[in-house]
Amino acid sequence: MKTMHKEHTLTKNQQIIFDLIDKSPEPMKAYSILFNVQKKGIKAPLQVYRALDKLVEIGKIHKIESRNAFIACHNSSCRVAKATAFSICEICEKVTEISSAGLSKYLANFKDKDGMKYIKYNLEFFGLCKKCKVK
Amino acid sequence: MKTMHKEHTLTKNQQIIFDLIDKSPEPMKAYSILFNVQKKGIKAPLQVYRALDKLVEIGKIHKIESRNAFIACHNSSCRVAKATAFSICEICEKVTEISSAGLSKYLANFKDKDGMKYIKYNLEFFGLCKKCKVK
DNA sequence: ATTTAAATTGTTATAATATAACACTATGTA
DNA sequence: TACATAGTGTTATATTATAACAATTTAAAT
Repeated sequence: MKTMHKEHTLTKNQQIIFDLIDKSPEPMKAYSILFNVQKKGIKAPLQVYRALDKLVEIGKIHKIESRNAFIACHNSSCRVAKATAFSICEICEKVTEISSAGLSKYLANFKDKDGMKYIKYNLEFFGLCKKCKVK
Repeated sequence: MKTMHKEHTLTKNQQIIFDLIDKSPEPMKAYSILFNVQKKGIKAPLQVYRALDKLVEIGKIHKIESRNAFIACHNSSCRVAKATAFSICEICEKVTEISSAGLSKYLANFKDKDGMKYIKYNLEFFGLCKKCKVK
């Protein structure tokens, strides 16, 4: 019998919602997701939020807290949503997941004055993306 | 005539709401603020949200995005809410503003691959505070 | 002092985001 | 099989936030 870590098998609702978010070029909001999956039989907000909660928990998607929106994880090393960093353009709202070894190392090792050690963080950078900067 | 930067004079509503948040030992949510200031004549959500927006804009308070809650700024160098970092206990929900010169320097200088330079960031660390860790 | 622009206020209504509660079903494992 | 755990479907409701508009206050500039 194998002792490998089991890859998380998504349930039907989770898969439908993950696929939608994963295909989206921008973060999606819960009720926009709901609207888009109603034809597939997902009719109620709770069905969406439950799937989102699980997908966040297992690290397949991340929540952009300042925007109440969800984005698929494109950081392959990111098994659990414990260390996330994003850049957000304040004009076009483009959101990109940052994967910088230096940054994650720095933050993972950061200790505050009380010596409190953190198990998780979320960082959101705001600025102007290249396109919006030149306009 | 003086050329000093003008201290932002708060309006009545802004002052009432700032005082409340400033006295609170924990972050306050908008509708809890509303409930607490109704006896002072602030009756509607919009009055609260408008004051909150302004207070955030001028850096007197910060929004804890993951909690939809507001906390007074205790970082005296923080004139504008452009660079914020918090620690959040996942059990007792205690929130503390982190003021670490090293951290803010590191983040202020962080550039991503595209060379995008950020004008603002918000960082939320999650973990267990001292009290909750020993329980 | 008077005018003007900008910011703030008060108000009603409504939009957008998220969870409670409960009965039922599927799945994995002992 | 039986038991526990996780997921589903559903209705109702709670929580967070903004739209729109008229009135008022404030700051500053004539």
